[in-house]
Amino acid sequence: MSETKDRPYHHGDLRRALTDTALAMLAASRNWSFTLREVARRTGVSHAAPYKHFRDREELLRELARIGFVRLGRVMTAAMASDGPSARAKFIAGARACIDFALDDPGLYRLMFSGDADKAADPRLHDAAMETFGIFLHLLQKGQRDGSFRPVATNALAAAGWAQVHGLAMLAIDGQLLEEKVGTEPVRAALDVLLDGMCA
Amino acid sequence: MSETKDRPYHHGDLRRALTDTALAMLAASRNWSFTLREVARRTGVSHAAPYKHFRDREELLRELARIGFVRLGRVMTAAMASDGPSARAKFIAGARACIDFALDDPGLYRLMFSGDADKAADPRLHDAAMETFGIFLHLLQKGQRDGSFRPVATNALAAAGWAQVHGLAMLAIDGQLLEEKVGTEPVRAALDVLLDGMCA
DNA sequence: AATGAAAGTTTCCCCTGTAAACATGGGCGT
DNA sequence: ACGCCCATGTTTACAGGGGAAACTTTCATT
Repeated sequence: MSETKDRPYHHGDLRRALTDTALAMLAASRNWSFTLREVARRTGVSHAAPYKHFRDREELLRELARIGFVRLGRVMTAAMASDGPSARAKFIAGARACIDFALDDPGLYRLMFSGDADKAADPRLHDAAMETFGIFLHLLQKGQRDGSFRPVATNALAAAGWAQVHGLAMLAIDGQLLEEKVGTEPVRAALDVLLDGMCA
Repeated sequence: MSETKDRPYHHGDLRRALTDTALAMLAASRNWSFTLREVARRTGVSHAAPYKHFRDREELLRELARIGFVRLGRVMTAAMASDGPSARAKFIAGARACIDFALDDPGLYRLMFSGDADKAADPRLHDAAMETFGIFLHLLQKGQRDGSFRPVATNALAAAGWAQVHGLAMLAIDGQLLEEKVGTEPVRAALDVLLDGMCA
């Protein structure tokens, strides 16, 4: 963002600077059509410089998505840790954090789940996504052990929970939860419905 | 797809031909990067011809998404109608139909919920999406009236149900429901969890 | 038959992704 | 200290896409 003008020929950490710029641009404009050249321009380097750090445009996109998953994992973990001890409360806190994350940076969230960020093409991205997913899984496992959640297959709980949260986030981004008369707290209401099925 | 070679100067229904071609290409290749020019080529017209029928590339994309919602509505309605009388069974049938639709044509499904298909930019698209959503809403309303579903706010049920189905569809497309050890029937299992919370 | 709008085509411009060739300069072996 | 290598930049070049503008062909209408 803020570079000294007398930047030396070698940037120092251009890779990081590029991802920072890209993330900032992604966050700044809803529905941004990503162009590598614009990222390079705003970072203050030539349009070919990024190719020294990313094989192609998609590799940068995948890196952005990976960072997104790491960030999401952090905010979810933080939210779940700081909330009360009840597993149900933790789940709601984590879900809220995820949905808030999506609403706060729709471009990044969309990217994370778009075809452009192909998880099969980059193990690091795949792992980051799985690790974030794992946060939910661990909560559900612990909740099952202490009897908070029903003892059905943990994977069923995880799939249901993750799908619910992700689905709500996508619908929220699309504005489909607000404009139409969907109660005052559609997210909370929907989560309660699911939790009634999950809780013992 | 199959045109007579001596196609007259005026195509007759180029608009339809373009959408057909585009839909076919979308279905044919997972993760296709959409280009108007390629659609025009495969349709056998000049690359500028589409502009006589669509203001720009995005208008065509929105039309494709609209058609997608109409189709989705049809398969869901069909699935729900042909299944048993139980509201719960109907819900599962509809959800399955939606997820199968997504798996059958991931490109189209992704497009329908991507930022490229901006529902705020086209009332017809918006209405089509809302109408498909309404299918679920109606089922839930009826199910509440006959006591199948709990008498919580209908909108809460609808948001929960729609989010769940959509989330599962997205995860399924991403392959996140199959590769990791998520039971044999993750979809059914997840829906059952939700339905346990929805049903009376 | 004349004509004007609708629906195609050609041509043009600018932008993007990406490859190749060239430039710079910091760190290493000697 | 010197020189050289290589990572990391830059410039240049090219193909392909989106979209505007101007031209052309039909068809329907009078």
